[in-house]
Amino acid sequence: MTGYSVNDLKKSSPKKVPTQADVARLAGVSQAMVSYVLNDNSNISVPPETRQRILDAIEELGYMPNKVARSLRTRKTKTIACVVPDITNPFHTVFARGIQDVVERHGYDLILYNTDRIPHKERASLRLLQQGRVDGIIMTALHLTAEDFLPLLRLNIPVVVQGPNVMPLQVEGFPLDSVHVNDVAAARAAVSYLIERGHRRIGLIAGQKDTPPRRQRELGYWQTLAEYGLAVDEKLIQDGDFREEGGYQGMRALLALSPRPTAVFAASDLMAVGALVAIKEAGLKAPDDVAVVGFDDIPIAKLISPALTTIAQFEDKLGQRSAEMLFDRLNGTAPEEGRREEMPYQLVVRDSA
Amino acid sequence: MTGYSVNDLKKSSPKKVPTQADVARLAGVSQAMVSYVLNDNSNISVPPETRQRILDAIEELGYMPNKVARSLRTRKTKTIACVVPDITNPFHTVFARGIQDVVERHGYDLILYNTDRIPHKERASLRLLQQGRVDGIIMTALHLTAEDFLPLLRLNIPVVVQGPNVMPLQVEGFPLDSVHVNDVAAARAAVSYLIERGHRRIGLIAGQKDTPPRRQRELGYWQTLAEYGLAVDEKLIQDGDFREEGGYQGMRALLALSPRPTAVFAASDLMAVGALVAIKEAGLKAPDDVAVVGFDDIPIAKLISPALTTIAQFEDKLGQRSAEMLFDRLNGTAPEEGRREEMPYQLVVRDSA
DNA sequence: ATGAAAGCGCTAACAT
DNA sequence: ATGTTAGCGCTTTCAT
Repeated sequence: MTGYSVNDLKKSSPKKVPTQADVARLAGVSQAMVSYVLNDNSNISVPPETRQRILDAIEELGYMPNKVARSLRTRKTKTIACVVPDITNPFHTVFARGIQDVVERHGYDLILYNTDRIPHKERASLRLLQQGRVDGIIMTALHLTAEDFLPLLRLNIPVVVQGPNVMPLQVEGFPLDSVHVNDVAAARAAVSYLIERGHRRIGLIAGQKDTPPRRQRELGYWQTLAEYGLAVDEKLIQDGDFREEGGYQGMRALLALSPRPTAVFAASDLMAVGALVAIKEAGLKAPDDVAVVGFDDIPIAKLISPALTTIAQFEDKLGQRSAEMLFDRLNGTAPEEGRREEMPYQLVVRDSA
Repeated sequence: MTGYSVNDLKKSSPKKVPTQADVARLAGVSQAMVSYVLNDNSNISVPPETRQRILDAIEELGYMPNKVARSLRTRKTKTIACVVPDITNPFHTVFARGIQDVVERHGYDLILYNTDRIPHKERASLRLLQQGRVDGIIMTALHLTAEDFLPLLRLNIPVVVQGPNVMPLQVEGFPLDSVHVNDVAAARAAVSYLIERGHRRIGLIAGQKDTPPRRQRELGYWQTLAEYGLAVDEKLIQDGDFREEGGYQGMRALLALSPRPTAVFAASDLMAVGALVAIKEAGLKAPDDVAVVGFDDIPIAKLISPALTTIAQFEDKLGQRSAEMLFDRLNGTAPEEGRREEMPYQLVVRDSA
């Protein structure tokens, strides 16, 4: 790291990147020695004096080991991939942030992929990750089934899935781990709460069609209404995209009904936020005119007004736990069969319902 | 991709990953041929019949090229790194999303690093990226100077920096590109607006100390007050961390003053949101008791209540443009000297001021 | 049109 | 204690 300067840069034609061989030459040792001190190989004892010569040479040349070459040789990349549907959704970034904590602690790198909730991008990301660039994968998949993961697992690349597994992701003896909260139960908690508060006409803004969280949370909605002997009016069920816009549109549609619902369960906080905007825009008030319960408890939930009553998922914990499960597999300390861990949720009552 | 099944997985011991050599053997050709068809090498014409045999073999084995080996050989990774201070801040994720758009269009992968705004993590990420794993870097740096980027640039790894460069990031002849908005001018627009609306006692929630955006925005604040002949009361200047919590604490401190400010400029929307919470908690109303202007125009800015008056930065455009500048360099179509592009900002007036 | 062979930078088994 | 050597899987001359 000595004496870099701008002039340095200007003159020097594209500098050759120093390699281990260069270091070895300068230090007057064999290339293997350099590798030994670099990796603190405990089988080999390098005398302190030689070691220092090598370290000096490394310093002088500004040598950095080439990770690509190292990975090719060791067949380990020390890198984990996290694949999420939407990097601009706080739920997913907080999840990723939780993963980062434990990945860093293990000395691994984390790389992030974004699939935009698009089926072919989900598949494409998996194909990419088959190319030997990561040691393991943590994925929030919306459109995949067990078969999609088989190629990876055959290559011994462990995968942890985040989310409800209504699709046959887990099969007997399938070494695929997952973390999830019980979406059905969580949705029931949300809807029960509304019913207990006296609401009888409850809308649902359900989230993107044909995705597991959507299905599970809608199922919870149906179950709860049935349980309380309430009829389901399908007009009260709106799609959505899990994002603000979907919640806004869904709420507008619900408000156009007559009679309109007195309460709404939105299957994500982002949609709940959009719904609150629509309510305000219509000159109405939450929770007085329409009560709203969300899902996720993202950071802004407590900050908006009215503060959002919602189902907390503890996404940072979800991320941490999924990473731990992944490292269990990488370290060979996981049971052969896939584990399916259920994580806690919690109804957080604030002001919107 | 034929006939994967769970049983398949269970029996088969850790399957050997098929290589080009395996494909070649099965197709009865030399390994080079496989590489030719894989890369559509135009100098070489492979007869359709041979080509098909190879494709069949690839299919049958489920062969995927090993990206690590390919990178080692070609010295290209087809991967771009984006380094951001805080992956849970919408400003940065929308920025990253903009980058992803153009990176994908170029057939590259994007990997994301998170530095938590910590100096040593910023430096560490750069060191990581010196290890030959990416072809280029787009970074939002809070604590780095030109010297930090020299090793990368010497290795011919192009870097685009996002943000105001009060630090000597750009030097004559230094091939480092950057995009930024004029933070000083933007801050002046925000503060002028408040003054024009009659405010005379204006607080500043300034953001993390010793960072360029903080300094620039604070400078704009000072300049504007001076311009209007208003004295600066340093007690009206609060630090913050660019996050909700910092804005909340900053606002509480400001509200404890007497007389308290009638308006506040928060150097990020996240802090503005926190400030609004503090205002509400104190039983006050924005904008009547305290007006608030934010900075960034993140997606929730328009959704909270009161909707946030703020400075829009168009972070998706920032991301796209920085990626384009990077590819200019990768394609050799960039001027030798670093470009320093200023992007537009805009005062967006909503309800909070 | 196809094949043989070198080598990208590194690690690890083996030899000295 | 240190050196020699053989690849990891791929692309790319250069021969044939």
